[in-house]
Amino acid sequence: MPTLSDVAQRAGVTTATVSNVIRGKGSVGPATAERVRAIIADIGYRPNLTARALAEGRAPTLALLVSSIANPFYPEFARAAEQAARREGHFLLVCHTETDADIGLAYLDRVSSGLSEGVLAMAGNLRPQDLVAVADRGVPVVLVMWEQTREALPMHSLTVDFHTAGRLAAEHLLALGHRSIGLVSAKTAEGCLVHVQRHCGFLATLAEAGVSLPDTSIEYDRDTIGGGFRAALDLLSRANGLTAVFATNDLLAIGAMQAAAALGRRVPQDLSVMGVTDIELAAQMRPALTTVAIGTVAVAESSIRLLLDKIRLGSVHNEQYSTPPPVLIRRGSTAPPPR
Amino acid sequence: MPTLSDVAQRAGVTTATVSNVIRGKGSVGPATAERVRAIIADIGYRPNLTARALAEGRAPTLALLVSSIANPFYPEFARAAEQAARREGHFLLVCHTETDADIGLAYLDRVSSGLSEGVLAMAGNLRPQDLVAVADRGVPVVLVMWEQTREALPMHSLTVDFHTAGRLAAEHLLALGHRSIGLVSAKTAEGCLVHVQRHCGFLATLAEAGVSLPDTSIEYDRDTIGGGFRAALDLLSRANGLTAVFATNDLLAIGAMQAAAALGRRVPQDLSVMGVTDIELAAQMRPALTTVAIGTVAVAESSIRLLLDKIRLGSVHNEQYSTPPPVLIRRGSTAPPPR
DNA sequence: AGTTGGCAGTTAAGCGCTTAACCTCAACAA
DNA sequence: TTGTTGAGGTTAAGCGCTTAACTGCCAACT
Repeated sequence: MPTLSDVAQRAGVTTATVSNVIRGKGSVGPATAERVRAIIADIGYRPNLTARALAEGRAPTLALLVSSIANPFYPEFARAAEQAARREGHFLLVCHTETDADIGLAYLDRVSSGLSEGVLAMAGNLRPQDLVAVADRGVPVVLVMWEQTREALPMHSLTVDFHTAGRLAAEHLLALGHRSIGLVSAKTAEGCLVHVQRHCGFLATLAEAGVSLPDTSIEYDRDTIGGGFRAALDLLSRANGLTAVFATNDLLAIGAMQAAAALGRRVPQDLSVMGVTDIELAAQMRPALTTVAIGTVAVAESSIRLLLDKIRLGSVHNEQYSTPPPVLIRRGSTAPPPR
Repeated sequence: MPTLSDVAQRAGVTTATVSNVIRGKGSVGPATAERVRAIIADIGYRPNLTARALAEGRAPTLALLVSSIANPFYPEFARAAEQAARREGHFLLVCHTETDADIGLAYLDRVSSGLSEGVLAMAGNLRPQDLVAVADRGVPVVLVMWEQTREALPMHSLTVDFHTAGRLAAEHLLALGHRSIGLVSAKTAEGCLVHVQRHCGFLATLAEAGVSLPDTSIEYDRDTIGGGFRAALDLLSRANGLTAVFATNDLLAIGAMQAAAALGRRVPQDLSVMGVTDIELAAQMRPALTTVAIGTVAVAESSIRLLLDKIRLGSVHNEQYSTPPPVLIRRGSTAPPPR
C-alpha cells in the first residue's frame, strides 16, 4: 500500500505538504496541490487511519457497550447510533458484554486504550466501579438509560423519562374506560430501574384516578416474549375480570397477547394489551401493539451527540440529559373494555 | 495516561524490556519482570492499542458490513460474529450500509485504510467492483452468503446450501401428507439468489415427488412480516384448497401465519406454515414456527474463522467454503393436512 | 585456559502520519 | 533602501509501541 511519502516523493515535495493538501490546511500553491491530488488518485493512496489516529492522539471511533440483543431494542438502538456516529465521521465499535461483567471489563479496558475516543455504556451488567475507573483514566463515558443503580455515577448520562411512559399508558387505558387492569413487569429485585420507573408511573396514575392497585405479575425473564407469556398466563388465570394488561416493555406485551390468544380471549375486544418502547416488531403484530414510544432513534442520536460534545468540549461537569418525553402510539391492541 | 516509557523509567529499564515483559517474549529476568509488572499495576498502565497496531502493522479489528437490520437475522449474526471475533482477540466494527451503495463504498474505503484487518461483507448492496477494488489493495475480504450475483468474485466466500434448505422444507411437508402447497418468496428480479435457491430446491423436490407446481406469491418486501402477510393473503384468497404454505424466510412465514389467522384459518390444523433461517423469533411464536435452520451462529463463526485464516495464512487462492447443511426444525406450525 | 553459548538486557530504527517552528523569496510599503 | 509581510513551502520532532540486531557477562564445556 502506498504511503504519504510515496506520494510526496513522486510529487517532489515533502510529506508535510502532501498532508496539508489532504487536510486542506497550511498553504500550498494551487499547482502543487493539483499535482499532489493527481498522484494520489493515480496510485490509489489512502491515508492510514491508524497512523493518523496515533499522530492526532484520537481515533475516529466510538464504542457502544450493550449487554445483549435478546431485546430487539438494542439492535435498533445500535443501528441508529451507528448512523449518527457515521454522520459525525466516526465508526462504531459494538461490544456485547453478554451477561458477564468480566467481558464488559475486558472490553472497557481494551476499548479505552486508544482504540476508541469515547464509550457509550448501556450494558446493565457493567460494574459501576469499572466504569468509574475508566472515566478516571480520562476516557469520555456517557451512560445511556443507566437507571440500573440509584447512586449517581460521576459521568455524563442520558435518561429517558420512563415514569411518564408508565403514566401515559395508564392514562390511555383509563381514558378507554378500563378499571380493572393487570400489570406485567420485570423483577424489581434485579434493580432494573427502567422497569421500576414505568411501573411506578403507571401505578401512581391509577392511584390518582382512584383506581385500585392492579393485579401484578412479575417476570424474571424480562427480555423475552416467553416471559411475558408466562407472566400474563399467570395473571389472567389468577385474576378474574381483568379487561386490560399493561406490560413494561413490548416483548412482555407481545407475550401477553399470545397468552390472551391461548386462553381464547380476543385482543382487543376481550382484553386490551399495551407495552412500552415501540420496537419495530410492535407495529408488525396483528393486532398491532399499542405502546408508548421512547423515541429510540432520538435517544441514540442524543447519546452520540452528548458523547461527542463531551469529547470535543472536554466538559468536566457531569451533566445529565433527558430525551424528549415518551409518546403514546395508539394501535389496534387496545380498545374500550367489553360491557 | 501513562506510557511504556513511564513504566520503563520507573522500573529503571528500557521500553524494550517492558514490552518484552508484557508480551512474554524475549528474555527478561524474573526479578525484573516482577518489578515491571508491579509498576504496571501500580500506575495503571494500559498499552495503547493504536500505537501497537501501527507498530505491528495490523489492527485487532474486523469489520462487518451489513445492509440493514430489518431482518433480525442480521443482529443475530452480528452478535455471534462479534463473540467469535472476541474469542480471537479482535473487535468488530459493525457498519450498516443501509440501502446506499455509496455508504458501503465509504465504509469499505475507510475501514480498509488500516482501521481493520479484514472485512466480512454481507451487504447485498455493495457494488462488486468496489469489493474487488478493496481486495486488490490487499485487504482480506470474505463474502458471506453473497449469492447476490452469479459472477464469482475473486475472493474468499462462504456459502450456505439454501437449495437443500428448500428441499428439506418440501420433504417435510410432503412427508406430512401435503399435496397442495403454496409458496411465498421474494422477487427474483432483484437477483436475490438466497431466496431463489430456497425456492428452486423446494420446487425441484416437489417435482420429483410428482406434485404439481404450487401456487406462488412473490413479495418485494422480503424482510418484513408485513410482506409475508400481504403475499399469503393474496395466495390464500386466490388458490383454494392449499393445505400448507412455505415461505422462503421466517419473517415472511410469520406474516403468512398472521394472514391465516386473519382469514380464520387455524395453524397448523387448517394450514401448515413454515419458513427458513430459524431466527430467534421463530421459536417464540404461537404456535412456534417450523423452519429450516441455517445455523446462524455456526455461519458467523465460520465467517470469522475464514477471514482470520485468510489474514494469518495470507492464502492467495480464493476458496469457497460451505457451512454444514441446513437442518429441519420441527415445531408447532406444521401438521398433517386436514382430511 | 580458551572457547562456546545462553541469558538479560540495551540500542535504535522504524510503523505512517501530524504539526509547530522555521526558512526563503518575492512583493510591497515606508 | 530597509523592513515587513505573507505565500509556499521544508525540517524535524514526535505519537506509543515493536523488534531485529547487538552488547556484556557469566557458567559450562573441551
